[in-house]
Amino acid sequence: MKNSALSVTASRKRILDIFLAADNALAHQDIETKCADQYDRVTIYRTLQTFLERGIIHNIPSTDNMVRYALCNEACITTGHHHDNHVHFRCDQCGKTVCLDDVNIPAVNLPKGYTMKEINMVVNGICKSCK
Amino acid sequence: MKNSALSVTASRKRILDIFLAADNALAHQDIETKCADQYDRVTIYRTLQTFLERGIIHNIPSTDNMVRYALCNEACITTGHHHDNHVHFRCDQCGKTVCLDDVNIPAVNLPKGYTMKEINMVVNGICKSCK
DNA sequence: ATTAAAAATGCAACTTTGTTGCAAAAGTAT
DNA sequence: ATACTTTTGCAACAAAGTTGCATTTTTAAT
Repeated sequence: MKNSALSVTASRKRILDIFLAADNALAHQDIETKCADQYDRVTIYRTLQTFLERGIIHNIPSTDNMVRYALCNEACITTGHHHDNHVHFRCDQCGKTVCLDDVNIPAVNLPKGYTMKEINMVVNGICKSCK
Repeated sequence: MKNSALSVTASRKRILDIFLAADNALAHQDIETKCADQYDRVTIYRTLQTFLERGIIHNIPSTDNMVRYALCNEACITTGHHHDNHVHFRCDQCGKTVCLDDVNIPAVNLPKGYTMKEINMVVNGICKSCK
C-alpha cells in the first residue's frame, strides 16, 4: 500500500488504518481523538498533508471549517493525480460525509474565458442510514 | 435593504457595504482587514452569522478552511430561504471566488435512500480576468 | 421628544486550530 | 552495522473562533 515512495512509519500505518476502518470522511479532529494519545497533533497534520500530496487521500470542501478527508481510489495513487469525479454527500442528521463513488459529477458549461481544472460537488440532506 | 427585521447598526451597514463593493466572495478575514480598526472581531463574527441566518449572504465551501461569503440575490431574502442554484468559481491564480450567477448547477441522481436538501458546486481553475 | 425595553456591541478571557524550528528518533539503503 | 535521510515530538507561537457580561445603541411606545 505504501509504495508511494515514502517511509513506512507507525503513525502513517495507524492513520491509514483509521481511514480504512472508517465508513465516512474524517476531519483532522476525528483522527486526533482516535490517536492523539499515541501520536502528536503535529504529526497528524503533517501526515494528512503528505497523504494529500501523494494522492492517497482527497479532501472535501465544507462550510463549517472542517475539511474532511477520504481515501482515494486506486487510480489516483497509480497515476499520481486525482480522478475525483464523484459527488460527496453530507447527512444533516448523523453528520457523516461520504463519497458517492457511483455518482459522477455532471458536466457544466462555464462562461467564456473560464478554464476548469477541478470540480467539487457536495450535497446535503438525509442519508440512507438516517431514513 | 435591512428590512429583514433586524436592527440597523453602523457595523452592519458597513459590512453590507463591503459586500456590495466587493466583486468576489469574502472570508471573515477579508472583512476584518477592512474594518477591524472600527469594529470588534467578535462583532464581525456575529454579523456574518446573523446575515447568514437571515439569508442576506450565503457561504461557499472550501478546502482551505476559509469559508467565504457572498450576497444572496433578492429571492433568498424575500422568501427567507436560499435559492442558491449557481456554481461558484475559485481562480487558482488570483485566488478570487465568485458566484457564476448564470451557471446553474445541473441535476444529479442520488442513490436510493438519499434525500437532497442543498447542493453546492465549486469549480477551480483560471478565471477570465487572469487569462 | 423621552423613556423603558430589547438588541447589539466591545472587552476580556479563554479554547481550539494550525504553524515553525530544531533536536532526537526511526526508517532506508548500502 | 553504519551512514544518510526522513519523520517525529516538543516547545513555543500565531491565528481563529467562542462565551459571558457590562455598556451602549436601537427600537418602539408613550
